[in-house]
Amino acid sequence: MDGTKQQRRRGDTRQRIQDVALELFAEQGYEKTSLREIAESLDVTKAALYYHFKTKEEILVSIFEDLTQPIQGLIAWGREQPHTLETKREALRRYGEVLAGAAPLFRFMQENQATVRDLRIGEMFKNRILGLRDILIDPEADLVDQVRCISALFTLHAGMFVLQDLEDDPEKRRAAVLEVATDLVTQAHRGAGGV
Amino acid sequence: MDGTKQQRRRGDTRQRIQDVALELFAEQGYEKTSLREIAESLDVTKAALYYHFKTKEEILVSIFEDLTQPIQGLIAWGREQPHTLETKREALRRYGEVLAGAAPLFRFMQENQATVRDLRIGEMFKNRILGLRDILIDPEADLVDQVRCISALFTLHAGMFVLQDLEDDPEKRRAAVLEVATDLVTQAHRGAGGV
Amino acid sequence: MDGTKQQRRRGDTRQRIQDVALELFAEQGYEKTSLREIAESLDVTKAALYYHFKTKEEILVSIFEDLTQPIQGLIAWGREQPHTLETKREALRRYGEVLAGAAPLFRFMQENQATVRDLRIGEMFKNRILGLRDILIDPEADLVDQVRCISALFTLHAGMFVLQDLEDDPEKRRAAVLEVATDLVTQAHRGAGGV
Amino acid sequence: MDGTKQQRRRGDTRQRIQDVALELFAEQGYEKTSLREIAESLDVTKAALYYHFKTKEEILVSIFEDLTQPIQGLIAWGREQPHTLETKREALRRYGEVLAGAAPLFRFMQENQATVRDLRIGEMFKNRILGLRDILIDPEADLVDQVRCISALFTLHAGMFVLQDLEDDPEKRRAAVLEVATDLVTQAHRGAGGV
DNA sequence: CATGAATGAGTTTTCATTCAT
DNA sequence: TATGAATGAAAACTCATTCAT
Repeated sequence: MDGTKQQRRRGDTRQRIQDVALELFAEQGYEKTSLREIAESLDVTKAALYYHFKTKEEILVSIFEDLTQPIQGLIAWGREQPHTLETKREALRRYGEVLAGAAPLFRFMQENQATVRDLRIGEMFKNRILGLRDILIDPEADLVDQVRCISALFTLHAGMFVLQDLEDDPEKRRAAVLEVATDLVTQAHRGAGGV
Repeated sequence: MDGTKQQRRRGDTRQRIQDVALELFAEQGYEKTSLREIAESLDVTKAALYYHFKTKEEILVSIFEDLTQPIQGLIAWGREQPHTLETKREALRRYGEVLAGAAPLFRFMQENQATVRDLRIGEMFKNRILGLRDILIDPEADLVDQVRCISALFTLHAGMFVLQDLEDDPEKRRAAVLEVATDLVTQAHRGAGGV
Repeated sequence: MDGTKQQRRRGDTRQRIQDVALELFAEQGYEKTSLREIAESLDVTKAALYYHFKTKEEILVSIFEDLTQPIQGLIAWGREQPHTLETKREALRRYGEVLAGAAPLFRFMQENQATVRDLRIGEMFKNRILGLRDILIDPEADLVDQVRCISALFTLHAGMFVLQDLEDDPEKRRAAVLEVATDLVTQAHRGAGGV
Repeated sequence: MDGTKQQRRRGDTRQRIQDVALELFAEQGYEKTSLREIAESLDVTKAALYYHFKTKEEILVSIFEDLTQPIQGLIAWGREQPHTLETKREALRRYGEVLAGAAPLFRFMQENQATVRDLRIGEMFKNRILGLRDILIDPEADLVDQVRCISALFTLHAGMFVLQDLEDDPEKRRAAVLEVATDLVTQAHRGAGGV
C-alpha cells in the first residue's frame, strides 16, 4: 500500500546519489559530469546533493571508500601471508574479483588519471596499489621481474575495459586476463629464486 | 643586433603554442588547462591562439598529428613485413622509441582517456593502436595469447610513466619494460605455433 | 515593516527579467542587447538570468508566448465565424487592440525581422500571421484583393510605430490606421463578390 | 590570354566587396554577418577590406549611397512637378522600379530596421522616405488620407518580400502591389479634394 | 594592393557553491 | 530532508579593428 518509489526512496537518497554519480563519472568523466546533471538524473535539486555531501569531490571520495574497502582487506590479508607464489596467485585472483565487482569505479580511475591525481582519492589509490605491489614483488628481485609484476597489475586493470572487441564473453575475458597476469607473476617469482 | 625576443618570435608562435599547450595538457589535463593559461604562459592574448587554431581541440589535434606521424610510418612498414617474431620484436622496439620521443603526449593520452574518447583524437589514436595490434597479433592465436600482445602494448605505454619509483635511470627503465613486452609477444608467438 | 525592495522582489524576478528584456530588445534590438545589460538593469548577476531561463533566446520566446496568447484566441474565434465582412472587420479591430496592448513586442518584431527569422519565434509568428490572413482573405479572390488584405495587416502593424510625426495623439492614430485597414479589407471583400 | 579571373579582378575588388557584403547582409542581417565571412567569401583577408573601406559601417553606407541614387533623382523630379494625381502615380511607378532594381538592399533595410536606425544610413533613409512622402501627401489632407499614402509606401516595400506564397510570378506580384498602392494614393487624392 | 599577426573588449554560457526557508 | 533563488568566477569563443611589412 505504501511501497511506492517515493516511499521506498526515503532514506536512501545518499546511496542513490552515489550510484548515479558513479555511473555518470564513469561514462563521461569527472569534470564533464556536472552536479546539475546528477541532480536532474535523480529528480532532486542540486542543493539536495549538498545536504548529503559537502562537495563534489566528497561524493567521489565516498564512493571510492565504500567500493575499495575489499582491497584494504586483501592487503591486510596479504601482509600476513608468506611471500609464496601461491599467495601471489591468490592475491591476483582476489584482486580480479574486486575489480569485476566495482568495474565502473575502476574504469573511472583508469580513464581519469589526470583528474584523480589532483583529488584526494589520488593518493589513496596510489597507496592501495603500492600495498598490492608489495605482496606481488620481492624487493630483491631484479628490475625486469619487478616490471613483470607491475605489468600484471596493469593487465588486470586495463584488461577489464579494453578487450571488448577481442572476446564477447566477459567471463572468458576475465579468465584470460587473469591467466596472463598470473603467468607474469609466476615468471617473476621464479626469476627471483622462488620455486 | 635585432635578435630580441620579439623579433625571434616572428613566425614561430604556432609552434610555441603547441609546445606550451602540450606541456600544460600533460601536467594538468585537458579540461583543467584553460586557453587563458596557455595564452598567459606565452604572453599573448587568447585571441592570438584563435588566430592560429580554430578551437581548443584543434590545438590538441595538431599536436597529436605532428607527433604520431612516426607511428603511421611504423604501421605502414609493419604491414609490408612477414608476420615473424623478428618483425614483432622490431615493431615493439621502434614503438618504444616513438613513445620515448613524444613522452608528454603519450602520458597525456594515458591519463586523459575519458577526455580523449570524446575528442577527434580518440578515434585517431584507436586506429593507430589497432594498426599496431595487427602487427603483433596472429588472428588465429588463442585468446590468452592475444591478451599477451595487448598486455605488451599496455606495458610499454604505462611503463613509461608509472615506474619512476622502481628505478631512477630512465634508460634502464625503458630497457626493462621493453624486455617484458618482448617476452610477452614472444610467448604469444610460440603459442600460436610460431618458432 | 519589511516591504523593502529586496523583500518585494521575492518571486517576481522572472517577470522582471521579461519586462526589462523586452524593453531593451525593443529599444536596441536583440543582438545589441547583452545579457550583461539586462542583468545590470535588474541589479542581479548574469547567472541569475540563467536560473530563470535556459538561454537568451528562451527569454524572448517566453515573452512572445505570453504576449501573443490573445492572438491565438482571436484566430480560434475567427475560424468559427462565417467569412463575412463583419467578421473581418471585427478581427481587424481586435487585432489592433492586441497590437496596442503589446506594442513593444510588436515593434521589436517589426524592427528585427532578420533576427527573428532565425529564432524560434520566427516560425511561431509566421504561423500566427498566416492564421490571421486566412480570416481576412477569400482564397478565390483575385491577387490584387489578396494583396489588399495583406496590406491591411501591414498597415496595422507598421502604423503603430512609424506615424508619430503625422499625429501626436496615439488614439487618433490608431483610429485612422484601423480605418484604412478596414477600408482595404472592405474593398477586397466587395471585389471577391461579397456584399 | 590574360582575361583570367585573377586579371579581371584587378581593380574591381571594391565592387566585389560591396556585392558580397550586400548579399550576406540581406541574407543574415548586418550584425550576424562578420567581416571574416565577407573576406572568406571573396578569398581575401579581412585586412584587405580595410584597405577599401574604413569600417564595416562604411561598406554598408557605400552600398546604400550607390543604390539609392535613383531615389534622389526621383525626389528631385517630384519636387518640380505639380501635385497632381498623375504625378503621384508616376512617382509610385518609378519608386516600384527602384525597389525592384535594388531588391536585396531594400529587403535588408526592411528586415534590419533596429540596426539601421543606429547607423548613418538610418537618417539618410528616413530623409528619402520623407521626400517621397511629400510627393504623395497633401499636407492639408485629413489624417486618414495621409495614412493611406504611407500605407501605399509600406505596401510597395513589404510587398516585395513577403508575398512569395501568394503568387509565384514576380512580375504579377509587382503589378498587383503597384495597383493596390496606386489605389490607396488615388483614394487619398480624391479625399483631399483632388480630381 | 594586400597580408600575417595580433589585440581588447566583448559575447553567451556553465559550474560549484551558498543560504534562507 | 530538502528546495528556490542566487552568486562569483571562469570558460570557450567572436569580432571589429590595427599596423608593420
